Amino acid sequence: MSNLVAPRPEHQRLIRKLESIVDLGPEERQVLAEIPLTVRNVSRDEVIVREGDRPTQCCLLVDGMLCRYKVLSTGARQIMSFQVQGDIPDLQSLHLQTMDHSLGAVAPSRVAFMSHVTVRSLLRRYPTIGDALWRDSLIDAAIFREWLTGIGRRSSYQRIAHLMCELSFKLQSVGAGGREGYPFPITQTELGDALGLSVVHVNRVLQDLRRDGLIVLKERYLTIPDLDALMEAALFDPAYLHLDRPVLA
Amino acid sequence: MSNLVAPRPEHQRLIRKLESIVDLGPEERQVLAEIPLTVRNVSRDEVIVREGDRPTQCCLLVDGMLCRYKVLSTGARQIMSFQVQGDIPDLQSLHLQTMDHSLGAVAPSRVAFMSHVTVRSLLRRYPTIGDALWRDSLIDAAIFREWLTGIGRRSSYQRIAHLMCELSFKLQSVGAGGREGYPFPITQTELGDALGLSVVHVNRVLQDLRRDGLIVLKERYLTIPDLDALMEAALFDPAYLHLDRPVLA
DNA sequence: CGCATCATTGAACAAAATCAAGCGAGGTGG
DNA sequence: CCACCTCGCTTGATTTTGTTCAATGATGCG
Repeated sequence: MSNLVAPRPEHQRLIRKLESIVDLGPEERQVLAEIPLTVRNVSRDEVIVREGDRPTQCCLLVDGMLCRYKVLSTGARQIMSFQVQGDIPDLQSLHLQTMDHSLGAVAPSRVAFMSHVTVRSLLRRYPTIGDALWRDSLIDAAIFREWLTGIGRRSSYQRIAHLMCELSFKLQSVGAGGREGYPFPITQTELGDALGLSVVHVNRVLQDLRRDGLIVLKERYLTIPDLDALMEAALFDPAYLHLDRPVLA
Repeated sequence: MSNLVAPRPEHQRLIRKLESIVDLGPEERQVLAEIPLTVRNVSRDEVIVREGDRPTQCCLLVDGMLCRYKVLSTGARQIMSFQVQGDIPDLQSLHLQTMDHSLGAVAPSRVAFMSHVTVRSLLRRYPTIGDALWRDSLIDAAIFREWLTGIGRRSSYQRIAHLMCELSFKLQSVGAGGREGYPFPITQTELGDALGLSVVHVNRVLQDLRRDGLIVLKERYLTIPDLDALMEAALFDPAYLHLDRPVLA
């Protein structure tokens, strides 16, 4: 049996994340605490994985913020997710050889890589961890569905408010605060690329949100004076994040 | 050993689908051919699973067409996918207790239900089948990402053309033809709800597509005179469907 | 200091929604 | 059997939403 040293921060992030999804036993926690991780710092706008790549490892976000995006042949960019600490944005590369989108840093970040080989052997030996990861990728898909709904059918005002609520809940679920506000490195251009809006329009809607007292956004920090009010404005219902625990099979 | 009778059509659909994703061994094929299925016919517009439900079984589409959708509190509907034969649209219910969207029939359809218990025991005993299903749910997510990109950044003309290309490829991948055209039960209202457009606008864009000779759409049947031309108009690249085979782990 | 990035503003324009109405096919009840 | 009703499709007119173009601050950094 290995020494029960306190897991390093990057392992802590991983464990915390998986515990937000399923219940882990002590042995599983221990194994996760010892998984080989290669840690790296990335600067803002750095691309971590590129569309077309065939990764042999998965990327765990330890700190900072990442986003996934596609660039169309027209030059237009669509951001399809923002990732927070604990997220494994390219988990799908475990089963899908070729990246159909890119992964980049929206803020200076710290990421940790786990090789596919390691992860695969892990989830063969510990089915609970396998279930957690599968479940996580399904929640990922649920978030895409919600974004789809937002871009398709919500007003730009609701869309922006909705995104802010979502990030608040995601941060809360991994115990990183976020109820009263959180660091918000996303530029207005990026908001537009995520929500299918032009920068100009994003700017104007942000001003509306400020005017209505729903948000305070300055110096890369978002303050939410009243989350319930913001949720109401956004028609935000966190059900799609599936924060409830799964039933045991 | 059980008799090697030819699998019934509904089992055939399932096997064909999984074989479009991974390579199956004879034993796996045999097990799949014997999985207990409860077959049911559903009529158009019938709801099969409702948002908020907690299913205990998964739904395999044998024939027809289904769609997944959400209805917002404003009454607006967003369709987030169309399913073709072989698809298992609520596979995610295996790991996510509560449905975050509904599943309904866009055409009179034939569906087969497999209990979660059965599926879970199957994928414990046959990891390849488990991998196939996980991979399928990841491709599902990849399609959401592509839709997201479409609604966010593609013109309405491209969006409609793109959807038509996607269905063509999905049908081809399970050996159901579709290159020159296919049954197209989707109404213009539904197209609008899927692509974030109004019916009126869908109607006008369809006329543009017809005028440009890219499609012939009448009597619920879509004819594609030149798929390559349509793909070009849609800026369609099938990479996101991940039709290539996975590397063996 | 000079350059780059981000935020902001105004004005003109375009895309698509909304409103309103009519048409035709299929299904149904009297 | 046919009048009637509904649903899906189509068209025109109008309005809204959001884009594009253009320019100006503000901030930060080498």
